[in-house]
Amino acid sequence: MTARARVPEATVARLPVYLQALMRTAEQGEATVSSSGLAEAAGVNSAQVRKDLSYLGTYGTRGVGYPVEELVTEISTFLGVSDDRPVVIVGAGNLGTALASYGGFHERGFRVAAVVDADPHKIGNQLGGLRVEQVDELERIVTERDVTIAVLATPAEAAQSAADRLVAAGITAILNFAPAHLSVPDGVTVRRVDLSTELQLLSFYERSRTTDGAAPPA
Amino acid sequence: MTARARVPEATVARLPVYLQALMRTAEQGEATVSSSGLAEAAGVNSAQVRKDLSYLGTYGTRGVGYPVEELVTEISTFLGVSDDRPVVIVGAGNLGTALASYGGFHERGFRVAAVVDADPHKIGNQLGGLRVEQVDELERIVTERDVTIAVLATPAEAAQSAADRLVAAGITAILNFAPAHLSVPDGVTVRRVDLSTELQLLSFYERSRTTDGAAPPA
DNA sequence: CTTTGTGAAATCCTTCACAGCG
DNA sequence: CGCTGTGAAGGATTTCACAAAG
Repeated sequence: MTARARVPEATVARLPVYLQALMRTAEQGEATVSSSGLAEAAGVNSAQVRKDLSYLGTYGTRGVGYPVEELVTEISTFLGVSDDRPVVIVGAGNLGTALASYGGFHERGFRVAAVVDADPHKIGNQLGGLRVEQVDELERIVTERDVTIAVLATPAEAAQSAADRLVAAGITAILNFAPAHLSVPDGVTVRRVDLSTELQLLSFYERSRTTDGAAPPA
Repeated sequence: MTARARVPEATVARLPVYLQALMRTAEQGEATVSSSGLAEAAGVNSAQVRKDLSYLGTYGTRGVGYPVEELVTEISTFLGVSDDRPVVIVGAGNLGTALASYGGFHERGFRVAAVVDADPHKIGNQLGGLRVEQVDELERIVTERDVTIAVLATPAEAAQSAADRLVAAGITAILNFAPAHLSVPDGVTVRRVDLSTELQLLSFYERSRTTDGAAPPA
């Protein structure tokens, strides 16, 4: 079916992982990939791959597998990352600098449109081909460059006020690296990435491995 | 009950978030917190908070709430992050540098014990009070400083071989920032954090918000 | 009267297993 | 014969709703 009705959230969360694995597969010149091949590259079960892909309405060929290029296109389109989407980075500290200098965004569908900071001392610094701009310029930047996605890389104390500013400027999606919970109005999506949280979970699973046989997260 | 039998994985994944919210609450001088207060600070449902905490065998007081300090201690102990745990960072590029300079690990139970890199040009650089060391020193570092957790911040191409090296040196938990799936032997736990994946998911949820009413992830 | 702790219901997700197609 | 597509089974997780405790 060309159904494409409701794609479960858990499936959506795996699509970027498939996408990345497929892009590596494509680089290696493979034209098709089986569900079990993709499963191994992504670290999941092959039945899961088939079910996930079936939600997209994408068809493989029985006895053969899935066409790699086609899948890449289809997943990219579904996720909305088929064109480069501009992103603004807020905070030119260590992390903001690292993100701005990261060259890998382009092939994943994003482009750093601007880096802003509140600290006057940092304004004008060159970062990966960009000049750090005043945080007060946010509204202009967002409007002029048509940005809707922001990456928040400020200290925790500054995170909420920066988020308020972003929302006021018209941002509707925030990737939050600050270890703080953000309150935002309905209509704004926030995802959080917290390094310490990840380390704590890792630490827990490591310990429980050695003591009893607790199952790690896939 | 002081049961503490099987704590569901989904609960474990939320504990670091609670822990962080509780530490902020403690800083503000609050001695107790209600399930709904904690729920709001962590961005989840209050029934969920109660059920999660009940798995730890922790008891609140009906009509009052949970004792903040006690909860902090109990969750920290459960996660195994009550003492500072040493971590080695592999890769002194932009991201590795940012992580090494990040001052917030200490209060979350971790300490950067070493930073290593394969590039001879980077050896000796000072990073947040540490000197970048040769990747060949890994085995010695891991043994001498009793490190079991590694943060992998190399380019994707180098990730698998770095992981192999880490495993050989005795590391049993890896936080992988490289956009690649790692193959490791049983007994080694890997968690993956991929910035592009997060952006792609954010992008999807943002778009589906504006078109239909798809539910974002909490 | 407020807030916890928890069975039970409802929902969501994964895995199995196999029919059916190429 | 290999591999996809998918009902159905089995788990896991979330939410409800309320009795019981302070």
